[in-house]
Amino acid sequence: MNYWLFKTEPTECSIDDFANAPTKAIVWEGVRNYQARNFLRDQVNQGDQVLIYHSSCKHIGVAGIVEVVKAAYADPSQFDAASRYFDAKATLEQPRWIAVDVCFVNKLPALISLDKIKGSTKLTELPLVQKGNRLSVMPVTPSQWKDILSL
DNA sequence: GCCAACGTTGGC
DNA sequence: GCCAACGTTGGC
Repeated sequence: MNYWLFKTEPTECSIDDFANAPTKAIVWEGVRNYQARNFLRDQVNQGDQVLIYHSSCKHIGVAGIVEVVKAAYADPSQFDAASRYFDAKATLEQPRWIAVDVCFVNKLPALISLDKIKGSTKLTELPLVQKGNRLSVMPVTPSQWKDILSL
């Protein structure tokens, strides 16, 4: 089993959206970065655990945990002309983008802020805190997972 | 809203 | 395949 961190803008999809529908599989779509897509396609498996990270908002940080309930499949939004994620160059035969389904596990009692994560000497290797990193799907090692949650 | 850093596009 | 121009990300 692998660990991941997914970024999201809470106005778009927040941990509360999961908490309000705890048994519902939610489509994680709209990833439009090749490196992030490759993780989704090649390494994100059913059963993997995912930290939900709130970005571009007032309270930035890790807000909760979800679990992958369905592994890689073609992101439906790339075919939807009405979607902001529509991609005219994607075809059913040759989809470009990948989605997974995730389901609520828990909401953390308190947000683990980016400041705290940055302040941890154990987490300097985490892509999130590395300079210029813009990955919206990134791997988390088992020890990083433990260290983040212990904050 | 600013802006640094990065990714993507497209002409050559 | 280079690289300038442009677009996006995301913290501040």
